[in-house]
Amino acid sequence: MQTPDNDIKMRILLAAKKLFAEQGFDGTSVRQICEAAGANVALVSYYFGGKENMFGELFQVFFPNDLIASIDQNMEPLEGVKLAIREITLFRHNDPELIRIIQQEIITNSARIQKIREYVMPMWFLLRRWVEEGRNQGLFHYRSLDTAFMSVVGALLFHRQSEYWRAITDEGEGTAEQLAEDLTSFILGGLGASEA
Amino acid sequence: MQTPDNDIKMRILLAAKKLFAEQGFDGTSVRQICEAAGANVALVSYYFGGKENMFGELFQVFFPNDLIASIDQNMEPLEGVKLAIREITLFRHNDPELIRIIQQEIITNSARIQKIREYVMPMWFLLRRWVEEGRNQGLFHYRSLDTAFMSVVGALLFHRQSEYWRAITDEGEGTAEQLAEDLTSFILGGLGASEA
DNA sequence: GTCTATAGCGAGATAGAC
DNA sequence: GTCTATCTCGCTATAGAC
Repeated sequence: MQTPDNDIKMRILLAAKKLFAEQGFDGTSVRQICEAAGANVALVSYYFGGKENMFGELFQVFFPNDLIASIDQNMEPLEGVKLAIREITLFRHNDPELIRIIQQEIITNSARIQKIREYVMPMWFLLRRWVEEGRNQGLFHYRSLDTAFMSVVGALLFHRQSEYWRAITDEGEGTAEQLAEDLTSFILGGLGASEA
Repeated sequence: MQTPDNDIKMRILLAAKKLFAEQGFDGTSVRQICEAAGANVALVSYYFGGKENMFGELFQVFFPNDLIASIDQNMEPLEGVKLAIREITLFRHNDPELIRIIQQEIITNSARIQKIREYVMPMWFLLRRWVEEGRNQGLFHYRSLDTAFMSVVGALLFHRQSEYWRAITDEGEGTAEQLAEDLTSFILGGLGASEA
């Protein structure tokens, strides 16, 4: 593996990530990706065996699989929730594109959903268990676990990454640390966390 | 206008709404829509003048434009936020498809984004102003308006409408009223609402 | 490894018959 | 209004030259 700029395979993956995030999988053609990457169309077949497989490779390469695998499953609920908020926020700050792709695939019932499940679901399971155990321990106060969990995920994933929100937001993104802090405050409030 | 079942134009729109929600605009072909609607492909051109225009018509017909226009702009912030949560939740409960379409178009920078803006943005402006004024009045407590607002929107829009979440939710949807109540509780908590 | 050329298909749109 | 037939285009994928 060479440096990203010299490695054509990596250049294709980076272009694909960018364009899938902006236009969706179906809205992006292999030709368009290769043009952006300065690569020949035939290389997608050569390196990945087609558009679908290239999509899967994005998660193999860019999703923080090691990080998730290394998380201590027995962490205290409050610490766990805070960790998840922080890690997801930092990850999005460094690589907003992958999160946008994940959102798109979740919202549609795409043919790629199985790939998304494979990589992303472990994180959701962890987060959900922390949200649940936090209530069991009397730390959080909410009625429906499903609704609480989905609201947390919504608040975490949905951000002003698209042009759409430009007309209605005015602060700029701020630092990732600040964002994580603000989100932690919102989500813990939403979960009815006992005052710290 | 006849009853939906007999009105071919309406049958096409209903099929389009369903399929766009499940597969995205680019992932759905006009042929597929017409097959689902039991209509001839040529009718999309005849009635709407093409696929893009048909998309716009969806919002003309199904988006609650009158409801939004009728909202009292000078409502108190707390009441306004509660109203928005309730109306959006009830709307999604009755017609989850349109919300899914809106999410998809927002997340990608699609060519349809201008249409989405035109119909949906007025609601966001109202909601954002209520969130802002609530803080001005000392009712809400958060640091960043942008982050608070986006978190509210995320919690409102992002729900288990897709297959993806089946493996990790177990309560079933419940009534719309219950859902609205739970969401209100989460969001007001997130906004740091003074205890009622 | 990288290219050109092309196969093969399915897309959106519409002319024109009924 | 609704249909069939067809146009034209762009898509993914790949065979085969280099």
